[in-house]
Amino acid sequence: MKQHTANFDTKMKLIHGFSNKTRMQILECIKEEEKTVSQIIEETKGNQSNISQHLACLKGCGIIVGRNEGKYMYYSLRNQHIRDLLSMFDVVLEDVENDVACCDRHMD
Amino acid sequence: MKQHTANFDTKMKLIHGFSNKTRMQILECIKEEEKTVSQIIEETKGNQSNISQHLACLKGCGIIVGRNEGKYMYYSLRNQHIRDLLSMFDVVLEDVENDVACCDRHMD
DNA sequence: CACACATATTAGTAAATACTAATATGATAA
DNA sequence: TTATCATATTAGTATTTACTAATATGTGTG
Repeated sequence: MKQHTANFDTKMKLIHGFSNKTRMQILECIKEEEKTVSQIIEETKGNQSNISQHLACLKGCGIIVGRNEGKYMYYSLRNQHIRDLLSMFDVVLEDVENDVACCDRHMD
Repeated sequence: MKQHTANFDTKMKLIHGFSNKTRMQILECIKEEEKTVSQIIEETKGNQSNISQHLACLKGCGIIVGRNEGKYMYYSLRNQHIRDLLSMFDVVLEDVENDVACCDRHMD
């Protein structure tokens, strides 16, 4: 019952991986196929150092995996479950969308 | 093709809701049934102001809904999709778990 | 009405996270 | 073996986010 703690921290780490705009852009970029760091940088119009750090973060979170080939590093989603989770966000988004969009107003 | 942007921001807002330890504790606390703020504070051993702010955040993200009854506010998950998403985190966690747990070491 | 309770809001500060520029590493090719 | 390209790492700073204490609001009760 207190083994909960370790799992919980790992879960937070996992979720944290998804909670940044740049990281989500990277994930959407490699959702269908593996890409090299250069490709990711180009497609997301990101800064090399920044993208590299976010890739390290995503790898550390267990969301993506890297494959080395010569001087290139190919990154891809870890597995289908991750892909499913990404799709799930979109599903949940759909029924949340109308309400969330206007909730800055609700804040007052 | 550029309608993507608004959706994306909303998606980030949604995901952000899940990305904090206190907020996830709240969500697990009300996952099965609605609870009052006091109950949530007690069960999570949280600070009143802090919990209140996180509840506002979760509501703003479209993750939970509040129901007023007299002097009490009852909060619960917005719908089944949110519950599914929470379960999904656990599913993904399972196959990520072993690797992520030891990835502090991978960081070097 | 005055008081107690439940919750929300505000303001200030602390802590975590993201970003940038500079530099390092490691692989290939001339 | 030097030059170049791809990527990683580091250090410093900026930005965002979380937290706490104090105060406000709103509701029921004696």
